Amino acid sequence: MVYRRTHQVVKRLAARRNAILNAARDAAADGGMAAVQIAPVATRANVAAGTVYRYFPSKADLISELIADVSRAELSAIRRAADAAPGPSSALAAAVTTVAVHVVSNRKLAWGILAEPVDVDVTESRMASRREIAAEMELRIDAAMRAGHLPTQDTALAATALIGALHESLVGPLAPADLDDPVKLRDAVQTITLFALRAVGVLDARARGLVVQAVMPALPAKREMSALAG
Amino acid sequence: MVYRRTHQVVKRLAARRNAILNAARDAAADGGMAAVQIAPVATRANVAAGTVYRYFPSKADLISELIADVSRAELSAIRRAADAAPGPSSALAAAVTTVAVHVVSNRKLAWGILAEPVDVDVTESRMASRREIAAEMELRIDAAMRAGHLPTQDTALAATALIGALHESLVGPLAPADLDDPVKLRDAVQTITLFALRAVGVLDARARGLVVQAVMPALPAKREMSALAG
DNA sequence: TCCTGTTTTGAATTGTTGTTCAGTTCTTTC
DNA sequence: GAAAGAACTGAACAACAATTCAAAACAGGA
Repeated sequence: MVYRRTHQVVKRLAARRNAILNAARDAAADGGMAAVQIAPVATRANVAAGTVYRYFPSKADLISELIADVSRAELSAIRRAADAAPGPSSALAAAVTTVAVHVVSNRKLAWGILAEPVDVDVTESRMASRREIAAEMELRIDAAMRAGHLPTQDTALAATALIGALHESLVGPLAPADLDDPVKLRDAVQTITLFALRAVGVLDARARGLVVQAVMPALPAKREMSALAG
Repeated sequence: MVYRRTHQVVKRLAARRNAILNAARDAAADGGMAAVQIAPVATRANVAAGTVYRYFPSKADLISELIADVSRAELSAIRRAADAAPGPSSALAAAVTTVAVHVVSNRKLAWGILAEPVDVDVTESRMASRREIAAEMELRIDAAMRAGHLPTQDTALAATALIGALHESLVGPLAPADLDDPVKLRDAVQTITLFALRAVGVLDARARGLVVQAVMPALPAKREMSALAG
């Protein structure tokens, strides 16, 4: 064997794989999942179509990894926000707000990851993604419930319903169209967080306070909003 | 012109059109939207593939009409249930319960109509469908709000979020798998109705009462459940 | 430099379904 | 029963994008 993968090559391969995934993500953020086609993604990543297949067995695998990637980031953001909160109710509020801010900040990508029709089967990976996020939410609901801040309830169903409410109202086809305006975005995030907290049984008065605490740190200052939206 | 459409023929044409639509609906209820392909649908309707195109310009139109049809039925069921309720809060509870019962009773079809990926563009008709149902929900929320039973809120966002919560928790990929069991189904409907009412700001104690009132008449007796599920 | 094995290329292939259309069958009227 | 028009048939077509693969370019070691 006169050829061995040197460290340099390994790094280049990893970088290329990453470039392809990023190209896929950019394509999805730009034009939705419909725009994630092998040829265009390859072009974006500066490789030929065939090369994509040396890194991903099929388009389904590519998109599945894309979904997993985005979900991973989402999940860690939720955990970070919730863990930083002073108590279980605050943590729940922070988790909800985090999801809300994330999805409104990149609606096209979120819609693509969550629900947009794709020509290959990505049910598995979408389910896994949803399941992870739902599990985290459930954990937070459960914690608040055990702390006596919420009435006894089916936490699994509640978590799923919460996520559905967030997605449908913020990235679904009926979502308000004016969420690019930071003020409207802030209002929407507040409204939906309040809605979510009430839904699991936080009393309205208390919920309003939690919303203020959760939304303030979650939303960056105005000047940063546009960067975040891009 | 030695040929004119006689009444009999008009009726036969209408019947055939209907047969095709029904075949499409059956296919969707059986195997989801993926199963709604021209050739299989034609077979189910006892016509040739080409014939479908004498009734529907394209597959997109066929599916759009299917969606519109199902939504129409859904909407009128919601109105009927809500109008029969004694007051605005009860009406809202009835509306929520109606949606819940309908979607769990035929999950595959509901999923197909609402969110399952389709290879043709049916965004418009799905949006229209969602919009109509959301508008009706909004109306009911608004009525309860004006009656002083709910806190002031963004009714449009609340309506959308409610629908999202219902769909995701009952027909989404994370929906509980055991909803064929009538008892579990009843529990799920109760839970989600309670969740929804709390979300818009009905106090927990009052909400529980409304749930009982709404769920009792909405769910048929046990012996009828299986028929309803088919 | 040359040999060996790896990676890349991109044009050709493949597979899948919606859609078309020339020929056939059916309906109505005289 | 024959003519005229409408409706139906189903095999052929078209379009589109994922996937393949033979040839070319490249990287490592002697």
